[in-house]
Amino acid sequence: MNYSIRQVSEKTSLKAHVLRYYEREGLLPFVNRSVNGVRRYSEDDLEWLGLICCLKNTGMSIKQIKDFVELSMRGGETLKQRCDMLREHKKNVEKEIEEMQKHLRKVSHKIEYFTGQYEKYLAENSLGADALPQASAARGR
Amino acid sequence: MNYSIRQVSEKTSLKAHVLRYYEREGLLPFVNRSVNGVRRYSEDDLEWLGLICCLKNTGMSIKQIKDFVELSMRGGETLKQRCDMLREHKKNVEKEIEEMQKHLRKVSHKIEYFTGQYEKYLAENSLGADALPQASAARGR
DNA sequence: GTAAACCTTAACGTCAACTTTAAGTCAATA
DNA sequence: TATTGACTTAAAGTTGACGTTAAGGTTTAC
Repeated sequence: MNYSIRQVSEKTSLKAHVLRYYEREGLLPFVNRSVNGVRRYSEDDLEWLGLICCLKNTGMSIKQIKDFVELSMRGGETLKQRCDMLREHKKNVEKEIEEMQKHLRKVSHKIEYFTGQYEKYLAENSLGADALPQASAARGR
Repeated sequence: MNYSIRQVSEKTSLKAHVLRYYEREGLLPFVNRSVNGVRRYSEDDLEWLGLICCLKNTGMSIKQIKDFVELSMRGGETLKQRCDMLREHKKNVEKEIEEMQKHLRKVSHKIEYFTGQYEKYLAENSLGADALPQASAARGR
């Protein structure tokens, strides 16, 4: 059983031209063709694409994925290197997530601050409607 | 007390040309200049820049930050809108982090799989060193 | 048998977020 | 006084990851 580029596009939600682009960039160097040069994707290809999407979705660049693919093409002797690469990638993503969460806490503080400012603004405007805000208040700081 | 672009660059770890770029894009529409047109950043500007970095670090685009800044310039009447915007942003980032963690679990599975493949490879090569890997094994699948 | 609906490649376009370059102003120093 | 170094602007270049278009080949429905 094999699939046309359209079918793979639907399965993976990657546009056909993106699949061709990935192939050109060396991410899929083993897709078979029919006599007329039409791409025919195997089940194996789909699984492989799954791993590629996995790496893409966690922010690995096309170039890095290409390096990974090239290692894979060299066979079992590169298995350790590939494991290391994935573990390194995982570590980086985890660190990135932690950073993100740290920054998000700061955003949360800002939200609290702005919410307080807003309540203050409401109180001021219900007490004295003609009170003009100061320059710094106008900026919402 | 105020700061030169170089000092701000050092404080924020944003390159001087990035600070100028942000200003051009409308992220800092209130930086004062000396008689000679040299930028002089105030403490307030630094704090403002802190918020901008906060939003940038959580993945908000320059354009969105600009929208936020424009709201801020319009004063207290936009405080609610700004609160909503920040809360929405926070929600999006939290969702993004969850997605990331989901994808990362898939990467973890792949690592386990590859680690298993590697152990298998080691066992095979210590038992019969002249055993050639099959095509699928060569790809590391 | 011909038009629609597929597929192919090559090459050029786009977008965000910088980055670099070129050309100039100004203050301090050798 | 001359030059060094930090600043200024406008404009062009870069990068990554696509997206779009042009020009054409093949298969299928009518």
